[in-house]
Amino acid sequence: MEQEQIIAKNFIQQQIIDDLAEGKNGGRIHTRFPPEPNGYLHIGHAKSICLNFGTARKFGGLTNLRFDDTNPTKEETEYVDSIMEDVRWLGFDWDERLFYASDYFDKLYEFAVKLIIEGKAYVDFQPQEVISEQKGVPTRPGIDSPYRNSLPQENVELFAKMKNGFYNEGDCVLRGKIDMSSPNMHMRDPLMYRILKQPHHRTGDKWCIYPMYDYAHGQCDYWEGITHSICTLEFEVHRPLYDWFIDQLKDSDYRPRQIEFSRLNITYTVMSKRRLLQLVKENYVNGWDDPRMPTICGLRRRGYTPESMRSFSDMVGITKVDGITDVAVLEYCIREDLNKRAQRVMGVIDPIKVVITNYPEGLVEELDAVNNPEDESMGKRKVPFSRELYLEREDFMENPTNKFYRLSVGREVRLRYSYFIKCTDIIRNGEGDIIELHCTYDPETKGGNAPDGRKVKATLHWVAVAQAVKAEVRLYDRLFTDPDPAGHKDKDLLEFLNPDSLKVLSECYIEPFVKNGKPLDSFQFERLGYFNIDPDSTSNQMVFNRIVSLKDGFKK
RNA sequence: UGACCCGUGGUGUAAUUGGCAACACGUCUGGUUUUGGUCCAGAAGAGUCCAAGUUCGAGCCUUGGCGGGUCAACCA
Repeated sequence: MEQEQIIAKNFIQQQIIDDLAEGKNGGRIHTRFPPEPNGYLHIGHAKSICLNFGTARKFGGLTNLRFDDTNPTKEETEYVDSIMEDVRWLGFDWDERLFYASDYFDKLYEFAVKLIIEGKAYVDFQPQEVISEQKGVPTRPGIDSPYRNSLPQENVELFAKMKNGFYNEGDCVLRGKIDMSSPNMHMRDPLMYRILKQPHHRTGDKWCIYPMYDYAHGQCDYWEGITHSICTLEFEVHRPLYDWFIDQLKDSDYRPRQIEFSRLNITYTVMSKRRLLQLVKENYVNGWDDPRMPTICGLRRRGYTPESMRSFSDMVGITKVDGITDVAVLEYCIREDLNKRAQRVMGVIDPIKVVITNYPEGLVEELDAVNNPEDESMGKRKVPFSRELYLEREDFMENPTNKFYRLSVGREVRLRYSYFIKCTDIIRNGEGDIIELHCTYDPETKGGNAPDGRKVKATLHWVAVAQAVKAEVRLYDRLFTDPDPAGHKDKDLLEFLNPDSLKVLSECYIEPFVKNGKPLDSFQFERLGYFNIDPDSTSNQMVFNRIVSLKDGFKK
């Protein structure tokens, strides 16, 4: 297939097509996904994963997984493991191309020495506040450090002493010698190395100086042969510095190129590691994998599938526009996926007991039910029916409004896959609350159709009392009540926390079929929504999460 | 009040070299239906931030505004 015939889906792909047309980098396409292992991945990372792996795949290129582990104070192996799990779960593979920025510590050191010798870097012994002060502000140029013009030979020795642990944290740093009057703050003699006497999760105590992001990232890209280094918009102003280091390093026509796109935002949630960490640490949620979290592990536990996350990623697209995507798009993606694949089952989450007074006591019929009307190959199952049932409390209304066409006294409805029933009596307790309904059934309507052709307006789900599995069901709502909780400069996002984001229903009854399920298996509870089995589930206490409700066309 | 980036229906994105602003989500109708789901048919909703300019013709090009974002961590 000719490259020219590939249609760009976004500006990055267009850029790649142009680069290919110009014959850049020998026609290679190589991307990388470079997380810092300092937390769990969220759906914004999923977008980046899909972008990097998906784009490379489209153009016959490769993608590396690289852990950007240049700050030992924040990074842990636990995070490395979870990130690899999440990338694989999403359906992508880096094959043998697993790298760490720490793999390059030696080369980065050598390159720094070279820059020092060339008079392009120097050791600065001023305190942090002074360096910061000298950098100035964006609207005014900075001033030179007194160490700026010290001799390269001295600096080589000083840098070696830094490396050998002669100095303490904060005593000195290595800075690039670029342009103290640049309008771009990142070019005002940026820090390349700082002293951190901290063990590193991979290099242990071999190093006590660590490269800064800006000094490490482009070089790692270069050494890995990355052609397109895709990152988010906030790195845009870093690009001149990225290019500056590459200019000092490159020795051929090959050069990696940084391209920025806008990060993902979704309504009614937050998408920054810092804020997510706060929610976890301060116990507003139950951990990183709380089903309300936009983390990949949270969404996975919630019941989102890799397919749904990938199609979501496709739908939101790639641009440089700062926006906020309606969470309804995400919900659409999981409904669309599960509608095709989810096993149907009946479950009553807010039960009211119903007695079919003219149905024989002790009789249990096994009725046929379709497993998935969207997929005949999924076959059928048997559902037990008997005299005592649970129905959804919401499906009965004592004084029905004219838009309500479910059950009420004197009205006939169909019980899915079984019989037509008619409500005859309401049973109340001492306080007058409705505790039970009495109905009669029409034996002629077995299977759900009346021989005389009469119709009913509603079909309700139900379960048989004796055979039902009692379960806990957790209902989730959006974490915040504001569409853009982090978007108010004057208000803290905690003010918008939704107090009802989790509702636990402990007395729910599900048809026995679900007993065969394993954690994370998902079902459609007919008429209610999609649910999956939570890992908290045990053999005597099943626990379900509501992934998402069904679209509800009922207008009250 | 420095530099850089971004402004297209409610939301997210499209629109070969300038050529009738398209798609998806959402919303609303109607049809089908043993899930008020799915599916099918249809509708409303922007004239592309504003203003000038170039042009037969501008969402695309030019200039100037306006609005939003990013940058002044020994974080990434």
